[in-house]
Amino acid sequence: MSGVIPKPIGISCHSKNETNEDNQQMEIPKTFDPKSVEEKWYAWWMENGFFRSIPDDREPYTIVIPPPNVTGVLHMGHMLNNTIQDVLIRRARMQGKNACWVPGTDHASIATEAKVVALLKEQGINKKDLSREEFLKHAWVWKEKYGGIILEQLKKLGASCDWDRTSFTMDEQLSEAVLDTFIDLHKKGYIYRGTRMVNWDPAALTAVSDEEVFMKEATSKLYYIKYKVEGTSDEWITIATTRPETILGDTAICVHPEDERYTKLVGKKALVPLIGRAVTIIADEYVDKEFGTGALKVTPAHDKNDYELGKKHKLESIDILNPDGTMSAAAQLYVGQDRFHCRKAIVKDLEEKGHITKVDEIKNSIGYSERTNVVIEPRLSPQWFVAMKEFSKPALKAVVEGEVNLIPDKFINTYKYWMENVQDWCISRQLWWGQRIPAWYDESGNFVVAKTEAEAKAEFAKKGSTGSIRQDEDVVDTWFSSWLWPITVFDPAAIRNGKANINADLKYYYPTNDLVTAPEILFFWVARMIIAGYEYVGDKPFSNVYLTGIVRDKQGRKMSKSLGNSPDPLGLIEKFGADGVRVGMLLCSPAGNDLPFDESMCEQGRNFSNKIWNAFRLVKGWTVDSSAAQPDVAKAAIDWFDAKFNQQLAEINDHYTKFRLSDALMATYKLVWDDFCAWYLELVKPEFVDGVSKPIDAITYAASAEFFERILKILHPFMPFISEELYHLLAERKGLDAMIVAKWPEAKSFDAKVISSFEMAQQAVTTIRMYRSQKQMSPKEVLELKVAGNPDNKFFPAIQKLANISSVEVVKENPENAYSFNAGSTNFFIPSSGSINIEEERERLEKDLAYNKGFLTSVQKKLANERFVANAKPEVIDSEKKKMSDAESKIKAIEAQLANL
RNA sequence: GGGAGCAUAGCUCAGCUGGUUCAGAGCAUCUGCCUUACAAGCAGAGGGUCACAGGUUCGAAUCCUGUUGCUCCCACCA
Repeated sequence: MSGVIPKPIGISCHSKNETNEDNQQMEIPKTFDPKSVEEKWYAWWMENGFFRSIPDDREPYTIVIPPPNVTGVLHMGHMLNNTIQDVLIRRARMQGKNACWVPGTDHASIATEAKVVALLKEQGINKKDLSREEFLKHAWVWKEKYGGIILEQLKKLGASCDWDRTSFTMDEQLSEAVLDTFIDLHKKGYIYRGTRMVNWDPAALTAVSDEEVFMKEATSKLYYIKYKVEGTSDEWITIATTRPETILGDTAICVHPEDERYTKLVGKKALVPLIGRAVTIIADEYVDKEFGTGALKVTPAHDKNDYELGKKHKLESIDILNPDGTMSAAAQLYVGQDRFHCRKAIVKDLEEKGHITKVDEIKNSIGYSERTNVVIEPRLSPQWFVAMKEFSKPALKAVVEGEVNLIPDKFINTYKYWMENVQDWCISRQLWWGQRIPAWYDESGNFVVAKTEAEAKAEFAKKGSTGSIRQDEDVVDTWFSSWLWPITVFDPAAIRNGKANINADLKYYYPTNDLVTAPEILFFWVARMIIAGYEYVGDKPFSNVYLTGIVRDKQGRKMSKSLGNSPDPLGLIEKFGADGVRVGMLLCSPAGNDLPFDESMCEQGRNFSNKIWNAFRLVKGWTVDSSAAQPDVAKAAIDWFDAKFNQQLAEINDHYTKFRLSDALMATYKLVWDDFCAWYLELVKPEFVDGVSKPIDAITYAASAEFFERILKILHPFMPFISEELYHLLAERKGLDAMIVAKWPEAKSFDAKVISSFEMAQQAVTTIRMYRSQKQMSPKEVLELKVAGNPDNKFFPAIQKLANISSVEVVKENPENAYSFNAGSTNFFIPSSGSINIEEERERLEKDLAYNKGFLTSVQKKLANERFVANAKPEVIDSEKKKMSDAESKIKAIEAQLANL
């Protein structure tokens, strides 16, 4: 622990009472340099344990990170996702909550195993030549060496995770929890073993879940192949298929029962070309009479629908493929050839023998493995499943009833649909990297589920089986471990100890508050976490799920490594600063919307950092004169900004509550850039006389510094580094007084009249500036200003200062020969030294008059409409009445001006 | 094939349960400024029949129906 606050870089730190030296401006660089600042503060936050969370009596605020693949490197999606989490966690921390953000990585069995296999191959080692133990040793070495780079990268972004809690889904304890879960669910009857048609990845040699298969549109050849009807000399039945090699596994031909073309053939047999196997011609309504020839070949071992047909008609199933996608002995021909080679070969042979009658081109979709990008093969194999139908019900209910909120809520529909049609979950994977399935087989193939070999033996012994036993070779699906993540990161023993005995951490942090993740994994991760949460803790794992969009390039393509269209996130941080990149990403990305990313967004963020930096340079350059009187303009400015700040803060808070982070950021941005910098600072800025800044009075200085501090606080969740740096540059801080734990400002009540009154002044200033620019007058040229009637004069000094007005004079009579305009409902006049163009003025005023008269008639018409008055709400009618009286007075004013010309 | 969602300035998006000082913001564009915090800036300005066609209503960007276009999810006719 070091309580020493790092020294600000590049500038000397003056206390506010110190006199300004002429060259001080020179000491502060003109632009903000993020790099050194970022390293310095991140290290300091770490050293002093600001990210650390331990249960105490504060309200917890918890986020568990969606664990990135341990093999992963930071990409733009992670940047967006983790920036959002950091914004939420930092604000919660400032609100005085015990903020806990748990980081970690996922072992990602298929992805990681593929990487390790590839690396071993480079070293000339073939996985097949290794034992399981040897392979795993290599894998762990790899993991220790290269894994988790991504977490280091997150630090560069400013992620304020509690790194002491870093978890890995294959940590010993977390793995044990996976086994506990498997055993428990098996005991409860949810987990079963069965032979099913699964998505087989012939490259990774494993089953993958439906979610890991992506479909690609393709143009395929549809081959028409004729089969001879058995016992005839020249009667044929023609089928159509895109996969001619699978005819070797045919066990039937199926036609529609009402298809007259084929009724007489049903029940007869046809001969599979080349091999001459006789298969029965059956009838089933599943067949589409219109497609192809209306006759379908049935290959139960290699097609999901055929498999179902096979079950229904009790057909034999012939598996003609080896696990690696080559033809098996059962195919009889082409044995050992790859499936795609075989396809070419068999087409050639069929053509030669005259079996191909036609070839069409059709569009269809083909499933590819998300992991290895090879064509998925439907394959029959024994696998482990979780029965989902009953099990998932609480998770459906939780979302539908709003126990768990999806943000944006448009995803509820999709979620509901999926959960209502949920399929059993195939959880076994034919891999080594992962939690090995705790099932054991005896010599006759019976199995028991048990945590250890000894327990398994004991189980078998009870059944009277005493021979040698072996453990299932497979591991569980990665999601079968990550669905426990919100539980096991806090209490890995929760599953075996049971709901009643969960530890203090889990009790304190669970349910977590918000989960920030991508919609793609809503089903296979989010939904399953909810299921596990209710099953094992009896409560939801989180209250809100913030779904981010996909980061795309300018052309709307998904950013991917293969396209090479993803900018290097660390390069962006290098170029624009972490704060700049964070702001850039968040400015235009409401929840659930895709983010078409462009570097210019980060540029805007960088510019914003710079703006804040320069505001600081201004304030820091002021010399305080404690004997100076506070000017009226400064006093008014302080009143206004205080009101404005509170008004905007309430809005910002509201945006946060609704998870509208880009809106919260935009409101913050405008408050800082427009209200604070462009208006407030300009108003209180001391005058320059003879090239030297006059000193500022103590009251105004103190107020400005305090405002600056408030500004920094609301900036901090978005821009942690610059806000921490300036917090320390603005004043000397002692001990662990830091921005990261500063108190989030309270939104106090404010006087709305001050704000509207200042709006009048702003309007006046803008109009006068426009007047100057139209007259091609220099801003330096001083003008006079007259005001008619009995105006609100609180902000006249403000107008005077910002519009370069020598004096604002209140007059009874409208002055002649003057440019006149309205701001609010006040009439202003700029007396003209020369002659004004009367025609031009008249035209301008008449246009204004016409608009207001038109507006008035429309309001009057509405108010005269009986049905409007009868049907509209009273407040609507009141506001219409107010509009009418406002318009009337405006019209009167313009008319007076016109009369004056 | 089934379902969901979207369509508002050049771009990215606000616009809550219908009410013309709501047609808005940021960026980009244009004009004028190197004004001692900031040219990564300052001061101004222009830009949209709210996809199209109907309908409900005193009143529609906002509700309903249809059309067109786009996106996503689910299924997969071999």
